[in-house]
Amino acid sequence: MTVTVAEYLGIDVKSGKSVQPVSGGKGTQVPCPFRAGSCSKVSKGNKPVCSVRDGSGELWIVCEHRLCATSPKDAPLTEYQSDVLISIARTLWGPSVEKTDVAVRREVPVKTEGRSDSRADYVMVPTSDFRSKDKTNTVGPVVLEMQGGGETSQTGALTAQVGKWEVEPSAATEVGTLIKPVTSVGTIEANAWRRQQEQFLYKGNVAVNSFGRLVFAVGSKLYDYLMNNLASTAMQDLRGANWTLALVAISEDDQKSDGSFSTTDSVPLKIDENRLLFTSYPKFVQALINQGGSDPEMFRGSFLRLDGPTITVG
DNA sequence: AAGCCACTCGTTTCATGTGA
DNA sequence: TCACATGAAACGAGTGGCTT
Repeated sequence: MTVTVAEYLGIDVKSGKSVQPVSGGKGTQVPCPFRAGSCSKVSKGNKPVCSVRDGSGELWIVCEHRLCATSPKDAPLTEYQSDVLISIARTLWGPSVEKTDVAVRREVPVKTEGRSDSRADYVMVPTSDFRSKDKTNTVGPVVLEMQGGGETSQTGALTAQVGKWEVEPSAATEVGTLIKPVTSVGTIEANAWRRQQEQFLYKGNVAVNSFGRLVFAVGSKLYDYLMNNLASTAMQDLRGANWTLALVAISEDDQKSDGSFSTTDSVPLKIDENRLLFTSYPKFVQALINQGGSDPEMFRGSFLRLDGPTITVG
């Protein structure tokens, strides 16, 4: 298992642009290229790696702010962020949607019973502009959760290699060590997905009960991971109709096509038209529950009785 | 076949940022 | 000050290949 660094502080390391190593320990403030705020990895004393590539070259976002940050609270949306959001809005509501047609709130409290509120990344609504322009569009407000990727295993090994590159005299001109594959490091889809499942079970319920819909924008590797886990269940495609849950994959766009979003030197991303799922929330929940088939043998065969002997249960 | 080792995967714990 | 979200890192178990 191997990964390579894809972006260092927002620079695509293969773009040929010079990559400036960041110096300074914990507390150092450098701007994040994707949001109006500073790089939280650098301020924590970590390496500013925004994304990596797995052995097959597929992008895996490793920074929570890379795809579309929801903080700082009072910061304006960057152009990059509004580009991401308009792309999602067009996927949901149609290609004619403009930026004046869409409004968002960030870190929106989701009322839950029996526990303190959790927060949804975004709530996205059509503005009056859009509703008067497209009276036939029946798709309303959505709760939008964003998860570009997650973490890697063996983070320390990756950190060590980036750290080695940063102090090389040639670092400012050569990305050699920086882009060297790091063996023994892998992407951990399961962790990202496990954490999302528990959230979306109640957030989805609140969204649906509030006449809204739930949208998950996920990185392509995450999308593939969860579709594999749900493969046995045929889910009908309700695009353009009465869907209440959408999965929208975001993948790399080498072609830099019209719909792609990026900052000046970052890896361009786009909505992956081949990885979209529009279904109903209850059906999706059912598909999650159905993970794992039946196994009657589980309750038959050799057992250990509590007073010692091995017995056979039939 | 048994033991050893490297590697991977998933879990747990810890730390930090953030906002209520 | 508290709780949530989530990344970092350590930990533990399973697996498969290699050697003896």
